[in-house]
Amino acid sequence: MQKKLPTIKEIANRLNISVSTVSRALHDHPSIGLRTKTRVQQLANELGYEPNQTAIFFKQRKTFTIGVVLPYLIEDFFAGAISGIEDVANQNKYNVLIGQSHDDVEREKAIITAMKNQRVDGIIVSLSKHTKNLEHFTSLQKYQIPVVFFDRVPASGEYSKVAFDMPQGTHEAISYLMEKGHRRIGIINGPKEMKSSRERTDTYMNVMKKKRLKIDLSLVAYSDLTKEGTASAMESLLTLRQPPTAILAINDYVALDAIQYARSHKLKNNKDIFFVSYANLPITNYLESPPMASIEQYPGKQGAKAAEILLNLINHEGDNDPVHENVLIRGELIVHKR
Amino acid sequence: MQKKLPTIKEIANRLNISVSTVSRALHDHPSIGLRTKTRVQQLANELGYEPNQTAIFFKQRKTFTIGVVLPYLIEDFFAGAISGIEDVANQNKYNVLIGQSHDDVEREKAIITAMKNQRVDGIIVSLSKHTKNLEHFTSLQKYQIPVVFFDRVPASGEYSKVAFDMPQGTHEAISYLMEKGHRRIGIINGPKEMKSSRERTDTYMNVMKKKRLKIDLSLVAYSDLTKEGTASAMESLLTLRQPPTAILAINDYVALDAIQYARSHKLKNNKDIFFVSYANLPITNYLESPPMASIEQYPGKQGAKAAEILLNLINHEGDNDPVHENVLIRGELIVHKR
DNA sequence: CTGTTAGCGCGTTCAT
DNA sequence: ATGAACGCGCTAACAG
Repeated sequence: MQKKLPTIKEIANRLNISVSTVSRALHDHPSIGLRTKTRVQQLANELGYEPNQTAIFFKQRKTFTIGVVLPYLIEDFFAGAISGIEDVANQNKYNVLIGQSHDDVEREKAIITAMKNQRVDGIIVSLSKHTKNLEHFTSLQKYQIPVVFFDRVPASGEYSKVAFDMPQGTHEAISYLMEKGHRRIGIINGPKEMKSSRERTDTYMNVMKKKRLKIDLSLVAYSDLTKEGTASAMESLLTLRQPPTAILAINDYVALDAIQYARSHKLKNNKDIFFVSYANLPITNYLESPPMASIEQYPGKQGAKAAEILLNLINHEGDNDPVHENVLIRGELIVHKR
Repeated sequence: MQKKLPTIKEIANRLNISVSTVSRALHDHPSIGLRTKTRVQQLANELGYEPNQTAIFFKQRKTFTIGVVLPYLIEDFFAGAISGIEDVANQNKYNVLIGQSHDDVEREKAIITAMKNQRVDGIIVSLSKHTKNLEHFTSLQKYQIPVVFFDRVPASGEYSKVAFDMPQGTHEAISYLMEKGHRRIGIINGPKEMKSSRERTDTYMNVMKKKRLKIDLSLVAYSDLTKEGTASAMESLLTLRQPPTAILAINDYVALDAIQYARSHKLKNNKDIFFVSYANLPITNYLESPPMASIEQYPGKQGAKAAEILLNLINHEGDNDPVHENVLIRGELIVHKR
C-alpha cells in the first residue's frame, strides 16, 4: 500500500550509477555525459520522480517560504493584501504560509515562533491592534529572518515598512471637499491609540493651517469602530453650535454607520451633509446613497510591494547594510457616481 | 554576523552528554534522570534553543502543514473559508499554505505539484471554474495525500467534500416567499455550466411540484454574473406576460444589480418586487433597500468543517478504508430588517 | 538511565 | 565524466 516515492538513490541503483551522478544529471550539470543524462532523466520521468523538498529545505537552509501574519484574513483589506502577496510570491517560486493573530498579541508571538522554527525565509506582518512590544520581531533579526511590516506598522524603529500615505490621501480628500465649498469639515477617527488617528488629525491641522482656516479640534471625533461608537462620534459632531457640513471618516463602514445616523436625524446624505472615507468597498456602487467619495488604499498593491521588498531583503541578506525601505502607497480619491 | 542557531548537538557537547539524551530530555522522555533533564532544559533555555522544524519534517516525513487551493483569496466567501480553515489548523498545530488558482487550471496543477513536493500532509481545494479533469487530484491519492473539496466540489467521484446544501437552502427560501404570498417566483442562476445552477433549478422544480404549482421554465434565467448579464436576465423575466413578483438570485451581488435594474424600470424593491439571494454580505445592513432576505452559507463553517475532515483523514491514513465524508452545510435564511 | 549508531534525501566537495 | 563520502539536525532502534 505504501507507494514509496522514488528518490535519486533508487534511480541510481536501477541504473547502476552513483547518486551524485543522478543528482547532477537532474540538474543538467555540464560535466555529465549526454548519454547518462538522458538515461537518468528518462527514468526519472518514468518513475514520476519529484525531488523531496523537505530534504532540500533542510539541506539548503532555505525554504522558499514566506510567512504572513495579520489580524484577520476575512477583512477586505487584508484579504486583498494577502492576495497581492501570494501573487508576487508565486511569481518568484515562493510559498506563502499564513497566520491570523486575531488581534491577540500572544497568538502573534506564537505564530512568529512557529514560523521561525519552520525556517521561513522572511515574514510580512501587519501588527495586532494591541502590540506594543516588538521584541518578538526584533529577535528575528539575529536569526537572519527579514521582516517587512505593512499597513499596521510600528510607529518607530528601523524596519522595512509599507503603509498608506495618510498625509497625501487626507490632503487630497480635504482639498476635494474644499473645492466643493466645504469649510467646516469634521473627522471621525478610529481609537486614539491608532497611529492612523494621529496622522489623520495632524494632516488635517496642517492643511487647515496652510489654508489659513481656523482649527477647531471639536471637529475631530473618535469612534471605537462599532456602530454605537460611531453614533456617539456623530452626535458630538452634529450637536456642535456650528456642525460640520462634511465629514471625513476612517473607513467606509464607519461612514455608512454615520450616514445611517445622519439619516435618522433627518440629514440627507449628499445633500445636507457629505462624507468621504478611506478604503473603497466594492459595494459602494450599489448603495443608493454612498459616501461622496472614497480614498482607495490599494491593499493588493500594498501587499505586493511588501512582498517585493521582502524578497529583495531575502536575496541580499549577505549585504550587512540592510536598507530599510519605508514605502508609502499613494491613495486615490474615487468619486462615487450616483 | 552569522549567529548560528543552537542545535541539540551543541547542547550535548557543552554538557558532555550524547545528542540522544538531549533529544530525549527535551521531549520529557520518561527514561531520563530528573537531574540531566533539568540541566538540559535549562541550557536549552539559556541558549534560546528552538528545534529546527525543517529537520524534523524531513525526518518524520510529516510537515504538519495543509495546503489550501482556491480561486481567489479576495472573494468574501473564500476569505471567510480560509479564515475558518486557519483557525482549525492552528488549534491542531498545523500550518496553512495557500495558493490561488485564479480560476486557471494550469496554475491549479502547478500549485498542487508544488504542494506535493513540499510534502504537505493534506490539501483542501475549491476547484477552479474550468477544471474538468481531476487527474492532478486523483494522483495525490497514491502519494497518501488526502484531499478534501469544498464549495466548488467535483460533480461526481469518490471524494471527501463539503458544500452548501442547495436543496435545503433553496427550499427554505422558496417556502419563505410563498408564505409571503408569492406564487410567481423567478430565478436568476449563474452560468448554466455551474453545478449550483442545475441544483437550484432542480430544487425549484421539485418544490413547485410538491406544492402542486405549475412549473414555468421561462421563470428561470441565467446571468454570467456581470452587471450586463444580470440586466438581460432581468429583462427576460420582467418582460414575461406574467412577470414574477419575487426573484431568487444566485448571490447578493447579482441581487443588487437586479435591484438596480428593477429600480431603473420603476419597480421599487420590497414593494413592487422582492428579492432573496444566497450568501450574506456584511454590507446588506447598510443598504437602504436590501434584498428581503439572504441565505447565509457560512463560509467559515465550511472551511472549518473541511479542515476537520482533512485532519481526520490525515490521522487515520493507516485505515485502508478511507471513508469519504460528504457534508452538506445547511443554509440559514436571514431576513433583513429595514 | 544513557550512549552509539544509523539513516531520512539531497547537494557538494574531493578524489579519480 | 563519474564516484565516494560527508553532513545538514534530528529521532529511534539497539546496546549497554
